[in-house]
Amino acid sequence: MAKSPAQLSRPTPKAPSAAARAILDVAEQLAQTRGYNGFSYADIAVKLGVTTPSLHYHFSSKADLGCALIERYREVFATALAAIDRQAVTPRDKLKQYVGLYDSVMMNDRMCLCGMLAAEYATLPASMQAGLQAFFDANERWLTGVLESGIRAGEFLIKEAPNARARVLLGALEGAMLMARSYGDPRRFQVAAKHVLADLGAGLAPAPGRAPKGASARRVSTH
Amino acid sequence: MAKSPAQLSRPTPKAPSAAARAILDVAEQLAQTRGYNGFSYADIAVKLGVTTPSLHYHFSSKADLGCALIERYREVFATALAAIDRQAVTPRDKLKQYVGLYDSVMMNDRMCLCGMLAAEYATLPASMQAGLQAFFDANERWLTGVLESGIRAGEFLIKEAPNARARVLLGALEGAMLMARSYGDPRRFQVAAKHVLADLGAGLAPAPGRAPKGASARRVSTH
DNA sequence: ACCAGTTTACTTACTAGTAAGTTAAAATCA
DNA sequence: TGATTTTAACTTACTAGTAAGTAAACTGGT
Repeated sequence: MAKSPAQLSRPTPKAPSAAARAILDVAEQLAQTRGYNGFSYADIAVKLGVTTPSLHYHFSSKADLGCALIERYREVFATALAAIDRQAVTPRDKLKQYVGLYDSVMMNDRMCLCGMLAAEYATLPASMQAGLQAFFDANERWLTGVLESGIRAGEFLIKEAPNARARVLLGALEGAMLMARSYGDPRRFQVAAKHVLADLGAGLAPAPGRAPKGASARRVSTH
Repeated sequence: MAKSPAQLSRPTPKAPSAAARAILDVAEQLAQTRGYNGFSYADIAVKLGVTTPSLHYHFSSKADLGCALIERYREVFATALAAIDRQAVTPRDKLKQYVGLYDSVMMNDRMCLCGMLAAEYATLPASMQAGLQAFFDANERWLTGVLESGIRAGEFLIKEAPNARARVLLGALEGAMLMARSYGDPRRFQVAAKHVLADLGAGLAPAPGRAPKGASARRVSTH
């Protein structure tokens, strides 16, 4: 009955097995709807029809699971942003598809994982706090780049620094999701997002006059 | 995930005693920094140097306490908005003071109570969910009114309906708080808020040309 | 002697996490 | 090849700690 003083916790293998992926899927859904403090290992176990120690086998601590959650979310997002960079023609199209990313999250009755965790920031393990900032930083950098090229192309008309505008944009989208969820109405997000994007270009309307060639391009459309 | 044993709870007296107010103060601080699921009766009791059953005497359940928290927050906010309506001259001044309200919350290292609770929405008791929406509705109504009179005065230049813009505004401010807190930097909020306000009037700069008489009025200052 | 406000002492339920044993399949070897 | 050893992926059974909430006894003021 003695307890091992330095139990070397399994470092949670880099390549996630199918079981680990299933756990992450359920945990992600719970975290995005209820928050990190709003679910337990028991909740995940029940949904998967397994026991909680089985979860501990794959993710030795909840902090461990939380970090993996953020990590994967960030990777998926990075991949999506790279896809947008490849597909979309104009900066405005890129932003529209970026908003589409969030919109599909909303349509799944979820909140952005990191927006959710941001609210719980003060209660999170340090390792998760760091991951959160990394996610936001990556988004901010990508948005800043899109805004800069949009300004150069004469597509956007903003007064402040692109970097500052990127932060406003990100915050406004996260906030819009937060509010929309409190009313159980994803359309609130869609409307808000439309206006937030419109603020970027008093210069040009969505698809009018001297819009470039492939103007009103394809949508992301995940609903 | 808790359960509800349907115990007939004491209705929690309408007129809050000094003790009840002290409990609300501590609970509010905890809720605004850690969230509703991020604190317990024990946390409050320790901070006040009393025992948890003493808290139950004043607020028979945590849901009860949560409702009282929202209720009081809404009242304080309503009073502050009425004060702004009395003090501020122009709609733009009103909005600046409105932002000042949030700013003082930020400077106290807190998040807006209802923004915080909005993230936890799915885990909240129904009574609290209703209170939350009432808070947001009240803010939306007030903002809509200010925007409408600002438009009439030629101070704001917005394309969408004032009501829709009010929602965008509220969401953007809540989101900006959320993000700023993840970086432990209230200035992020201040900068974002400035830009969000600037979006309302490409028409007029902060205090230039034909600005009315008592332009840059007094602040609210709650810190 | 009453009573608001409090305490002590407790219950029930859930939390993350651990220890040790089980099974099925893959890897290793004679 | 077949026997055996490993190992991944669990399970059952438990720990220590914390959650909200309750009952009943106590305390000080009027």
